[in-house]
Amino acid sequence: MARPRKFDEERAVDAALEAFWTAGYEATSTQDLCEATGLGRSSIYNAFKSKHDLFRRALLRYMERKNGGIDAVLESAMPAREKIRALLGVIIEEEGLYAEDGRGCLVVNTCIELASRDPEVAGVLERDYRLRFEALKAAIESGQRDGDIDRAKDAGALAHFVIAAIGGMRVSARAGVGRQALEGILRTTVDAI
Amino acid sequence: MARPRKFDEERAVDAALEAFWTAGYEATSTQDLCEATGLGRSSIYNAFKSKHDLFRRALLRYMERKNGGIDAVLESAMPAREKIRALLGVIIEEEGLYAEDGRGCLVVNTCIELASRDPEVAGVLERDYRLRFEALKAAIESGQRDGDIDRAKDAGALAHFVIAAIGGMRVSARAGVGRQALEGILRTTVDAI
DNA sequence: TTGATTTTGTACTGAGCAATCCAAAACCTC
DNA sequence: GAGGTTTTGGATTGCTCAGTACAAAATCAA
Repeated sequence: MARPRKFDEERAVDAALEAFWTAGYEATSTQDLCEATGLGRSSIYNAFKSKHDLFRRALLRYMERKNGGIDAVLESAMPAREKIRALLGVIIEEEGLYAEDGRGCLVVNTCIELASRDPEVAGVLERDYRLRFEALKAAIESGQRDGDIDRAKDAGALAHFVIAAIGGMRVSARAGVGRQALEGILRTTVDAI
Repeated sequence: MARPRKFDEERAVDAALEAFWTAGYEATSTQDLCEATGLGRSSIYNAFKSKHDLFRRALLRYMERKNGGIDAVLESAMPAREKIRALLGVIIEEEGLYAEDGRGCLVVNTCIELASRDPEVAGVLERDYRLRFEALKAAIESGQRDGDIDRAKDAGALAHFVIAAIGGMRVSARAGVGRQALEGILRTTVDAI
């Protein structure tokens, strides 16, 4: 019927994700997106409604990927406390590289950069938070049934606490806190559960 | 000798701070700064080297103000644990208003928006972190001497932990977490000390 | 009052921005 | 192939950006 598309839309979203992740939403120009994806402006605007729409797609893709990794840990056979230790450990691995390339977590970055002035993005972030919260809460409740975590504690409160600890470690890493201190935060956090 | 300045430089920095705090560095245009300060472009560029320089001044001013408040709490007569509870409580008061005006904390916002690509700002943020860390650590050590906080714990690690909790609560608030959940995070954090 | 000096308002610069337009190219069905 | 349809590249639009140029205004010392 018509001329077929020469590129894979999903690959384009992946490439755009890399660009947005590295520089943030505002600081990534449509020109940057052309270079990152290898596409012309027309192709991008033909496939996606706007820079904002492409960002939304890239953010969703990031969440999909990252939550996949989180779920893999949470659904593993480890004791609940070890699962959480592993999740926090990943943050240190990622954030410990700040001095070199360091782009942090796109979700945290977007919470700060966009959430307050972009209701659509804020909605995506809220939904993603809820997903992570429920998964973490379920893992904690499972740990409580196993006796790995104190049953008297509120699993929901602990889940919020762990998510906050992750965000806090990411912010602190950007403020220049080093690996050793991050590991101290990890230990204190796990001990609190 | 010459025509005197018609405005107070410090008031201009304060006004610029409000603008940067509300919209962030990139999203605040020099035009916005003119409107916020009530000055013409020439006056701004005559008094400050650049938008970046004005931002640095505004950021320093914000830190000065905020750290004043923190120090007031830390130097009060409360037990150490209560001091920390009070500090975290302030975050909830500030972040609880996100739905309405919500601009969060300029330091956290700047850590995420600028630290990774602006070495000068990163340096300012690191210095500020160190200041807050030392003040908090001293308060915790004092609490340990009073018997309010377990002496076996590492005061430095606890200080890093509390700062991370603050950053994490701010990020979570932006992800849509409500007041009740934030209060749960506060309780869990204080219990961990 | 004069002259040196600084501040201020206005207009401007060149660059970069997101997004659009349009015609040529590419493909599928018939 | 031909006709219909979509993709693609390149030029372009209108706008906003940070920063500058310049002359008029304001002040003070003399």
